Amino acid sequence: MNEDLFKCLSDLNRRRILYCIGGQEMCVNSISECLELEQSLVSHHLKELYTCGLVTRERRGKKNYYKVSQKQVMDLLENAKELGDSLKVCKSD
Amino acid sequence: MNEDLFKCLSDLNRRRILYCIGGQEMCVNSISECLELEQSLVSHHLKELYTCGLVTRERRGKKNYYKVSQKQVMDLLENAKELGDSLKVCKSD
DNA sequence: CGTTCATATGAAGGAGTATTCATATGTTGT
DNA sequence: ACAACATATGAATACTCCTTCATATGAACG
Repeated sequence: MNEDLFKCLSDLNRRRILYCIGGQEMCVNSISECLELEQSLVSHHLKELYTCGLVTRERRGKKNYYKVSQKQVMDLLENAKELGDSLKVCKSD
Repeated sequence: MNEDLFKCLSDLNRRRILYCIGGQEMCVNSISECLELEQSLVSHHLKELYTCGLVTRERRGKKNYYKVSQKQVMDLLENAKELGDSLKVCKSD
């Protein structure tokens, strides 16, 4: 279990999970359905995201609710996306 | 060879290379010496950075000069670093 | 043209990581 | 206490990636 931010964000499914959660609060099941990923896979990934501090967790009843820990997390994803696009465009010149 | 930005940045040596180059322009040898990494390793990494568009390359004489393609690349690294620190701090609360 | 310097490339080994499956843990309601 | 639900965990497999070594390519220069 690593804590490297970039390593954690380098996995597409983990980024999809973050995007899926976005500003809300979601339980494992919902994420799993939303992304059509196995429950246990989502759980594994959430654990890594949690270890990195990218998401927080709160138990209410049977469910575990996850949310993105800081706005800056989504900002970073957004910045990276823009940069990525910009790099692609530059290469096609 | 992948083009995923996060994957590319997830490797520590590649990030070290980017930091090493910074605002300047550097040839493979200098980077290799500066970071104490094998020439061929640096070359492999530079290739990936190049594939992702994170660095540009210019041949002058025998040497290949690399530089970071956009200021935003270093900005992203900086943002990620800050976020990483912030996440660590929050966890120790 | 052959040698030297600078870098690139390919293959191979090894380390690390994602995914799946089976099962365990924990919670609620009866 | 038991059943049903929600999630977590561990082990095993498969896959990807980093690194190294050996060698190839390309440029300058005598």
